[in-house]
Amino acid sequence: MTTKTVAELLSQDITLQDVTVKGWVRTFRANRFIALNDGSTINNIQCVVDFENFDEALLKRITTGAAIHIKGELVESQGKGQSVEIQVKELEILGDSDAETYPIQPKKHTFEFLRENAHLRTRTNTFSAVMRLRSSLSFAIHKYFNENGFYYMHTPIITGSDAEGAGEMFRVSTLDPKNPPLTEDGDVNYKEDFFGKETNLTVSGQLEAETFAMSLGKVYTFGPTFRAENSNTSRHLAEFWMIEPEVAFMDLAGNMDLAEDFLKSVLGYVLENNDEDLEFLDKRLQDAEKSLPQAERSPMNLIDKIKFVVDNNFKRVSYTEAIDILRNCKPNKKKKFKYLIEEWGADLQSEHERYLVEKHFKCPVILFDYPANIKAFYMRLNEPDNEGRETVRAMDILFPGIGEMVGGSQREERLEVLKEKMKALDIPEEELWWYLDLRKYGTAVHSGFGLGFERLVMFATGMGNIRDVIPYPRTPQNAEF
RNA sequence: UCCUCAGUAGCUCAGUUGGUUAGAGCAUCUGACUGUUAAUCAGAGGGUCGUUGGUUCGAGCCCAACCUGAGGAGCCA
Repeated sequence: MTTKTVAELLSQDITLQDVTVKGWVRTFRANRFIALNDGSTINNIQCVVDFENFDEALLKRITTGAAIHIKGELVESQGKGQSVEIQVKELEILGDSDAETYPIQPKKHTFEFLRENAHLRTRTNTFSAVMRLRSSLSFAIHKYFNENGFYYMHTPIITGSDAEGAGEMFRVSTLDPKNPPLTEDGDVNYKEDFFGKETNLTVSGQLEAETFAMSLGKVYTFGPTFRAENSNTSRHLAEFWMIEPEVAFMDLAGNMDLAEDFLKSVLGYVLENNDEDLEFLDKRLQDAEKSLPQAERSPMNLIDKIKFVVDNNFKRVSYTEAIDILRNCKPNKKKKFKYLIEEWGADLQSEHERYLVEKHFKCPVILFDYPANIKAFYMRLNEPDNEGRETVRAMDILFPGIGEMVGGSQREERLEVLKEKMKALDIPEEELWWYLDLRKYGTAVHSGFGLGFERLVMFATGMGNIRDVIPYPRTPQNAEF
């Protein structure tokens, strides 16, 4: 008799057959009912023990968290909470769980407490559902790109260029920190380091992805990236996973189409394939919001919110239009914004993005054509407008509650323009000689975007803190596990 | 990094203008009960009040510094 998963047993309609199942005890009620979970589904299977027929010492060992092996008969349940249950014939304790010290009690815990017990938090309904959704979303991402003719590219994690311009980096070195070799000037001599130069953990695979786009056409990366920023927010991690497609011969409009289609596709996938987990998370969120004042509750529940994104077009607004809307909006005129919008050229703050997405448009918004001087060097420069203002072909996709979900651009393909930009920003050409080569030999229009995977998981699960959608979060002052 | 709030039993929290022996629910343990659904009933054990220093006859409570966490901001994905 092969062992079946709880998911298999619950999906089967065949009762009155002998089954065997292994899992962890969630609760043991009335010395008779074991709620057993093995991670295959959010649902538990109820295992009924006739305690009269079992040794009392054995029953004492059926504690929350214990791993057990059950053989019995799958029968229709006499109780109300479930349709089938297992009438237990044999019961073996595979691994005891000391009830006095096991931290996961059958009660509500705060997410902060569970974060400190991250190695056990996936024994809870919420975190097992979140991690199953995370897995499912990962698969949906690969599926989408695979079905659309993209190649999956592995960009290096250790990088020799520090000109990616996306934030502070973690240094990678094998030098003795107490006694590093020095140059004549007294600086650390990285020529003696493992790679013979300064190296860091990557902050983005984009530049390398561009090299593959300019040969393989359509590529994407999906891997870990690292930022040594001292960011202490519910939306930032020092180690996070990023998805970065890069496509040759595609302009900014095509880039927006791709990003929108991609998001709708992967969210549509989990709606179809993770309905039970989503329903659980939906209920969890509604319960959690019951304690909030009416004004702070979400206008839509989780599943409706995901459906809304899948079914509706994202609103596309140029930076210039957005500034007009913001300049004339109530909070700006009544000086409710912390940073008032006065001039074209101002960078948009979180409060402005939130207003546009959550108050004005009430749907995902794609902002494009940003002022050139607030964006990265590699973005394609537009012709100046009739007022002489310079913009670049950048786009950000803003989601309600999450903020920036996607950041992308058409890349500058003109060698001379790119060189000028780098010069203005003091980026040495020697550093990115290979990147410039792409513009020297067979240059072409190309575009791509970056999407923080954990932000997507947050949106799809309704979790409010990014530390709760990654197995072992790395944040300033925290690298436990 | 900045602003605000918090840290009291294993967990979630209460603790009055500073005053004797710091409380509750859940969890745990013991017993009872046994078709339960966060089972129920009775009883018991469980505390260096984040750390260090200070004020005071006396500090969980007041002051200072530090540590940790949360929310928001900045940076960004």
